[in-house]
Amino acid sequence: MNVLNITVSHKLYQKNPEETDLGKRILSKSIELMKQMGYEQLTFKKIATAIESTEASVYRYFQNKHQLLAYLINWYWGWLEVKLAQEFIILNSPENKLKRAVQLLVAPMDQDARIPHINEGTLQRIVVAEYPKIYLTKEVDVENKEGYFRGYNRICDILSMIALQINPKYKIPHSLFSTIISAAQSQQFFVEHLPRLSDAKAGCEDIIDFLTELTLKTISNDE
Amino acid sequence: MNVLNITVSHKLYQKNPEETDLGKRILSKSIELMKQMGYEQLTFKKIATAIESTEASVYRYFQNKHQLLAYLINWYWGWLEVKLAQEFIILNSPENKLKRAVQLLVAPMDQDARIPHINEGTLQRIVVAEYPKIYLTKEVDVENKEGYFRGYNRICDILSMIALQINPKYKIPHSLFSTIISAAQSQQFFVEHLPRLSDAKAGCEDIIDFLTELTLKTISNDE
DNA sequence: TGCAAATGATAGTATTACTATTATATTTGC
DNA sequence: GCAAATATAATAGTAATACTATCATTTGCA
Repeated sequence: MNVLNITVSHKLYQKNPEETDLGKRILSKSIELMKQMGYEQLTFKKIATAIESTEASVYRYFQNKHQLLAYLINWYWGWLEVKLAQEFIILNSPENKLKRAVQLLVAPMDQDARIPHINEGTLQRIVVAEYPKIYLTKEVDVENKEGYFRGYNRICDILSMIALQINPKYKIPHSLFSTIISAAQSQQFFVEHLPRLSDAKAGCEDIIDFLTELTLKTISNDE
Repeated sequence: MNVLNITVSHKLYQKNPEETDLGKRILSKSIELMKQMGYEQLTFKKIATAIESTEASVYRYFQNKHQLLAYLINWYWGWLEVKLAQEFIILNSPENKLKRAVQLLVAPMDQDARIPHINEGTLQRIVVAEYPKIYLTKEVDVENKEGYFRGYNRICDILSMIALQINPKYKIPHSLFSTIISAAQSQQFFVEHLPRLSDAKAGCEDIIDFLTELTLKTISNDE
């Protein structure tokens, strides 16, 4: 059983890109180009040219660039959820689960050979550099109803449940983990681009230690 | 001595908007319109029309919309720094200073009558909804050198110094406060738009309590 | 009065973000 | 193996955006 399929809400595409060869090429090249040039500079025209197809064909899969970004980011969270589930098979204590979750959020991702059209490592870099752009819009409330942020919500829920096993009295796990997950992204960005906003050295270890300590200290029920 | 002037890096404008009447009207109306329609929908044409001027005139003050946003956000941080300095006159313990800083970050802002062309409350809402957009770009490294993010850096530095008074051994105050400041913004957004990412109720009290506890618990040197 | 600076008025361009139409492959059912 | 449906390519076109350029007019001020 080698095939694994990350499913995202059908509101996140016009036509499912996972179902066709062209769709997969769009995904693959979008990831590559968005990493290279950033969200703002990317256009459907550039994607189309790069895969030797046409703008109109790309529009058949995604309504616009915003929907494409939302698709990719949700795919990332869906994939992270799968990874977490795999890891948790052999992890028994909630502390270890949270530690491993933080590592997965921050450490560079390996490519999964079963999904050749998605470069998970590159996708992770895109999430770091672009993720708030999917919700910081005037359409956030409508798109929330359509499931644009379900992936993020689910990861936040999962980690919250684990935290409650450590301390059932901790009242605000969702606030905590939305903060931790956001920080996992932004700290990676700060280390690379705005180093005065961080004390971490290059490499992910310092960030992992910071976030792990922040998490465990906050949910501990001492005092 | 009623006049107070928030100074931002001259790289953040073409021509200083604080020095002319037209410049102030641009600032005032930009804030109003950006709050209303959001960064993406705002154009210089709309600003120009609203103040009964022309697109070309707006371009004389700001190179583009991105620079305008960077100006406004830096103005906000500069103004927050002034507020902090004022408050710290009568606050003596570092704990109280940090608590008050968190309150200022999250609680709705009053309009300062000495600066009629800037609505600080509205500006604060803009920062909540738009702030990562100034650094999540491909130009971040160049713009960082030009001082686009100095306001944020300075607040982060100030809070870090205070934290070190509480616990001189705390090793990563910049990482902590860039996280806390980012969380102050994003939690406000989540409560309003993505409530599954938060446990806080409407109103700022829950967020303030969450951030205050997160801060103090993290820098305490127990264990 | 006269000069410089600021602003207004107008025009124009390249790019973007689409939409529409028609032609040509390709797959699928029968 | 053929018709029908579907997917894609090719092309064109539009409205809006993000500027740049030019020149006329107003305003402050020496």
